[in-house]
Amino acid sequence: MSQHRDPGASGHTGAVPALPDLPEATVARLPEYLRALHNLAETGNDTVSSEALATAAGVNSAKLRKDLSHLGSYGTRGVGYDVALLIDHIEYVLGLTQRRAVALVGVGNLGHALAGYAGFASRGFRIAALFDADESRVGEEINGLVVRHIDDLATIAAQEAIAIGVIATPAPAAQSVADRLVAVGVTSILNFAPCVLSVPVGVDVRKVDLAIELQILSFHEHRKASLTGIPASGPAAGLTALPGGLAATGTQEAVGT
Amino acid sequence: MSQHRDPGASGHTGAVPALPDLPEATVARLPEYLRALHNLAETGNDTVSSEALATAAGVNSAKLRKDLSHLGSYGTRGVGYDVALLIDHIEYVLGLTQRRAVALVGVGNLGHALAGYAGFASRGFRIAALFDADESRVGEEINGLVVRHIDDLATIAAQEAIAIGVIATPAPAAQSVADRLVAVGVTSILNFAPCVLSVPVGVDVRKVDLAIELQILSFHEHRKASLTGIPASGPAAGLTALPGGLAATGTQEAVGT
DNA sequence: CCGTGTGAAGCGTTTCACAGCA
DNA sequence: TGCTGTGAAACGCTTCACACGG
Repeated sequence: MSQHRDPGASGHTGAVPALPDLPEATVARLPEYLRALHNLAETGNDTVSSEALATAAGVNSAKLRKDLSHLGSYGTRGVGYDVALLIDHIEYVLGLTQRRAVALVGVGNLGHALAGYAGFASRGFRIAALFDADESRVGEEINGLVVRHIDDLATIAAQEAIAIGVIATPAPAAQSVADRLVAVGVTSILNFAPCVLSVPVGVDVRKVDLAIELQILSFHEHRKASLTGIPASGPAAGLTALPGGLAATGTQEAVGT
Repeated sequence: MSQHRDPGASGHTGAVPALPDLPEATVARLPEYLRALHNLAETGNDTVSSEALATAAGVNSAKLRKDLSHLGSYGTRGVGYDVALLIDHIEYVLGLTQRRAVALVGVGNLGHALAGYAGFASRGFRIAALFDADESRVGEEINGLVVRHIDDLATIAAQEAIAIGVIATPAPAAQSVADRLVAVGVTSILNFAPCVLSVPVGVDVRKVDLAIELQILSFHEHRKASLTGIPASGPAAGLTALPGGLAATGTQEAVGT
């Protein structure tokens, strides 16, 4: 029996849904499960075992079951999970039943690409406004949206009910942009600028730094190289000839905290 | 080359620059320390305390000291760390003393932006080749590099000594691209496609999924909303106005594993 | 009988508190 | 005296192993 929450999203007040406060590690994996579930649904599966879903999401099945159990999950022993039901439930928990409005600040090289990224729209978000501080960029139309000047942020934010701000400016401008976003009520920020942001408590910041990702890979390259320098007893040293067929999934680290 | 005692690491063969095998969490933070140190160096500091560096990198000082101690670090009690020395040391550990060649596959929306991203070049990497499967894109010049067909991967990889592959293709193409990269000897992959890659052991994959980052933020938005009781609120509701000037750093989660 | 759900053990990371050294 | 370096405690996450229910 598992009537726990109603994914109705009718958003009535009263007894506010006790959103379980999930372990951060679990939260970071739910979106991956969701993506895998959508794939399964598209290929006509209506139930899935923890084993199969775990494989599709790149984790082991014990971890997946523990994660889902935190949501008071809907599985059937001996059978598996109902795909459609689980999708609804995870989307509810992640707050994806409402399509949140995203403001993107900085339409330079990277920002331009983000503005055109279809994955945002297809996975629960709506890019509602684009901003830049550079007058020469203001007015430009990208993907059906006109770039506004950052000074118009307050006005637009109120109109569009911006829930999330994305910062894609150069590092020196990022803190100031963050301050402005916070000032207009934004409490979630995704930061692509290579710098640390200072924000009030209650505001969540996630950072994506592309160069850092490469540097982490570089470390492992460096280490692998220094190990193959020691011949003798290395297990599968140099990883030369691997089994031709489907190889096991190696080190696959995913972003998240 | 820096002479350093490696703590903990069992020195198999004595003379090899035995890289201490650092905790993954530490590895993921080193690049952030490095960035902060470069900023400090530029502003004329030649030493820095763990407290100051920690603040600049967005962590607490105990964590920073523990991280640096894993490298058998060079600090002076009562004084702090020598900025230039620490930069050299971290760059060495991360394997940034050689400028690694990166191959970027997929020059669509996102790939195009990555190809033009200055941060790669300025932080230790060289984009050495661009690839795409779409004939109509082959030949295009981006940032001084000509887009090659993916079938030329083997040839170019040998010429350029590609160390890292970046996948910026649509999801359905990603696994096949990963297989090709592995086939030509690439053992580090940064994957921007929203899918799980299967690779042989010994190959490192890091994944960056922009929609997932937003979905994680969405969860926290959802939860904050459910906690503040109800609805609403426009700007800055429930946000404690913080002490005038600099606000405390709130939840700042950084990408990494 | 099979696969979920879960207590409990195991492990890695963070935090604390202070010894040790310039 | 001030700040680094580090054992040890605390914490959270992962993995194991199996009871339980369809």
